[in-house]
Amino acid sequence: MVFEKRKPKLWKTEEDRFMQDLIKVFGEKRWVFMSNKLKNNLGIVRTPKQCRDRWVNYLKDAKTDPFSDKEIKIILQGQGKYGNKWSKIAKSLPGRSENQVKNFIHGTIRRNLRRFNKGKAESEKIYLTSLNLLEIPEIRNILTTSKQVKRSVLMQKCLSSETKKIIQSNRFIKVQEPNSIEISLGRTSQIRIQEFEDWNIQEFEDITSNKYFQDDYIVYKEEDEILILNSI
DNA sequence: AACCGTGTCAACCGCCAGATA
DNA sequence: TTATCTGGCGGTTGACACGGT
Repeated sequence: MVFEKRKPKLWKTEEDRFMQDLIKVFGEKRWVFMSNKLKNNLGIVRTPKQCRDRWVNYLKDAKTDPFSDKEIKIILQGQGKYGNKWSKIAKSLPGRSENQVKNFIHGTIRRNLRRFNKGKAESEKIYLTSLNLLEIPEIRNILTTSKQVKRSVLMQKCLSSETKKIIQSNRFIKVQEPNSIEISLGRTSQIRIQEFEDWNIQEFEDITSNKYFQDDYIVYKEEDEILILNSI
């Protein structure tokens, strides 16, 4: 598999100011127009999509201080109520963008996953196959733990056998035939799985070990089924 | 001081639905 | 009716700062 590295191109103050001025006059819907103006007036190439992203994710809502306890509560309640509807949750937080809300949740989950998994045996670890896992109260409790809680607290926690059963049953991705993979997990996995199209599934059938690492994934082979997990 | 792991954030990307030609 | 365009949205990634060892 060959993935091209993408290189983020940071926005300059000059670009931001130019776009803010344009939006004041023409409103925040004409992204093709904005893109053309940037190119013609400043000689900078930004796609309409990039212009919109910059405005929506950064310029529109300018609050950059850390989330307050109250805001964190609103985000977590919102996630529980609406799921991963970040734009909807962000609407309840004046001055905050959907990107900020999304980054906060992903950062929190990532941090807690690492802390919880640290030093645990494979069978005890949580692998985030989908944010749907947050629907399991015990997992939700662990993965939304506040930053202030010491890492040792999470490291000492263990999952109940009931929860372990639930998440293990969710891990399976069944291989029907060489080029057809059926997934019953969340949207994330369905997208990511397309990256496996180039993989030679037969290759996994031949492996002697039942565990195999590739890029950010861990692949297990269990009888006639293959398990693919994100190894975040 | 150097290295490494972790956390944060801006930017990029792909999919989808609605609008428009 | 169909194809293409555009904007909205959510997931992912890369760069960088920071703290611990």
